[in-house]
Amino acid sequence: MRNKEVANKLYELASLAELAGENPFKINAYIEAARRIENLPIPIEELAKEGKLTEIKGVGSGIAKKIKQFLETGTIEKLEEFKKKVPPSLLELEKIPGIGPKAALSLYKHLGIKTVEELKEAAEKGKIRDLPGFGPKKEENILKALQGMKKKEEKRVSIGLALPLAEFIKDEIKKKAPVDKIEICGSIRRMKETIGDIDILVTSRESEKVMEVFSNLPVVKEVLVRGETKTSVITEEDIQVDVRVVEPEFFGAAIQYFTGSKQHNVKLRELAIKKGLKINEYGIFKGEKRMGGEKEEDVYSLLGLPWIPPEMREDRGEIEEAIRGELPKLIDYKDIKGDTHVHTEYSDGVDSIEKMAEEAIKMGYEYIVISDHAESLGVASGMSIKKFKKQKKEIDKLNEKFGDKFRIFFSVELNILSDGSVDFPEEELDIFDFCIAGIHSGFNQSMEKITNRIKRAMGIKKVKIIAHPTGRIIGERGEYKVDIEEIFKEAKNTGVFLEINATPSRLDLSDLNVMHAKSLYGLKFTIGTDAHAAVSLRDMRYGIGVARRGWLTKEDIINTLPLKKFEKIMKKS
DNA sequence: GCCGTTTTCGGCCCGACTGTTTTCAGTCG
Ligand SMILES: Nc1nc2c(ncn2[C@H]2C[C@H](O)[C@@H](COP(=O)(O)OP(=O)(O)OP(=O)(O)O)O2)c(=O)[nH]1
Ligand SMILES: [Mg+2]
Ligand SMILES: [Mg+2]
Ligand SMILES: [Zn+2]
Repeated sequence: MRNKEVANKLYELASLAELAGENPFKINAYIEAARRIENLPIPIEELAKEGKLTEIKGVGSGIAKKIKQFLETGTIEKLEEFKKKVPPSLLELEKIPGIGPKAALSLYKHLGIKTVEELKEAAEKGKIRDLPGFGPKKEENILKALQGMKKKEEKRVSIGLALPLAEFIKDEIKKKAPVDKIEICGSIRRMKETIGDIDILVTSRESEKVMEVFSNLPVVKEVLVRGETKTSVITEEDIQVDVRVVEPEFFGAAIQYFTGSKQHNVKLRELAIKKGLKINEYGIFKGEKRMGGEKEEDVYSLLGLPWIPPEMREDRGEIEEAIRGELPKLIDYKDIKGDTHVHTEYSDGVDSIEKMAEEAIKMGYEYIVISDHAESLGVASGMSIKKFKKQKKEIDKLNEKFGDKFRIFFSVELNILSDGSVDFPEEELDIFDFCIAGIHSGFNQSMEKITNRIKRAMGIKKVKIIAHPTGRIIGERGEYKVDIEEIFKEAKNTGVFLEINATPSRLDLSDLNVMHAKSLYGLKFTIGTDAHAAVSLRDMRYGIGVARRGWLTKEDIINTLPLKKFEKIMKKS
């Protein structure tokens, strides 16, 4: 599947076109096409072969030709032309805050600056300030940025890091400033797996005081911009935080705006125009008249749409579905009845079985699946059958104690070994209620090998769940080479469930994975936290976020089932 | 460069902040 590759090429084309001063709408068309291709569930090569490229939204004859060119020759003529016109290294300059395509080009045209090093030298010599459109302030800002190595590099962080920090900052502001309402917005509210920055909306009649408090929070390392309604800072953790303050009556329109995504907002605003309306962060207007905007729902209802859940707001077709009145009823954060992937101190977890169970009960669960590592995973204190038997005794005892109020399922996280076998022979697996299997070694094998390993494991009777099917660790390593399409097919054939691993550094399967697996194969999934400590059971929300972003309903997730039904399905042979 | 269920041409979201400017362009959200 070369979709990502093609999309990146189009993004590159867009950046260079922008630098070269192309028509902004054309640039937007490149970006829009790239975005659509990224979201595509099927390989673009196949569409190209069948001459169906223009069936992709945002791809017309011009871009289709470029895609074909790229697939056949590895590059695009137009892109090479741009590269001759403007040095691609200028894109590096755009990573400095405050420098965009216009400034980068001007630096090149007037001073011949092509690289960050050359820029630094020129700034130090005071050459920048005399350029048209530049001045002493801009020169100083460039120098400051370069000295602090401050770059707007795509340094996205895991939502597992960003969400708790956002909650902390929100509480701090709430405690110290005259706040009416305060909400976390942006990609965090949409539960995206990685977060570019933290966005917080505040309603207050005293924006000056709110900004003063926010700018002076102890976590704030530096204030980037400070205005009456918008302030941006960098925290000690080097994460940007944007705070937007509006008066209380604008809350609805403002939270709609600040939640995004950008593409969703643009689509919505275009729809408004077609209906003779205008949307901004202050409301939805007909001429001068404000028709609504106190509540978020207003913005949608005045367009004749139902409220769209934030996790769906990615312009992946949700507005069209809303127009048709066919939005799915997403799984709710309260629908989960149990956690299907949990470790204890028996292997590499830190808490006891009982402690994990008690925490699960606190969360309102009816059951939990204990799935410690099997012996081949030495680094994670993988266990022998003998040790599992001992663990079973403890679980039996606890189950007796809990009675019918709560159930601990006895499972194991088997390792899918290099040849596709697992730690124990099949007959030994009968002690478990059911088994989970996952790849923890041999990541570098060929796609065919890895795919076959997983398929073989799926053929084992007791195996009911494949853990973290793609093996990616966000920000660390990509997916191992696996034909995920094949795995989806096999899951459909065998009835084995694929996991949404809710550990924030995994989130595997991903939102797009499950969206495609459901729409193409009708698959259902389990959500498991892979918790190694009681507190990590709370990671469930990230897994549910993935499911919601993948448009899944309660019925698509097995562990929304009450205990008896869950048991019946998982123990079915 | 793409799009259209009244358009195949004329639109393509809209506003805040900064630094430059003397009325606004560029950058960013
Ligand atoms: N209408 C409109 N809204 C925008 C635009 N850019 C950003 N927004 C809104 C929607 C975004 O979700 C919100 C916050 O902007 P961010 O740049 O922080 O983006 P977001 O949080 O979605 O993603 P991120 O993870 O931070 O990269 O502001 C824009 O160009 N037009
Ligand atoms: Mg953001
Ligand atoms: Mg932001
Ligand atoms: Zn695990």
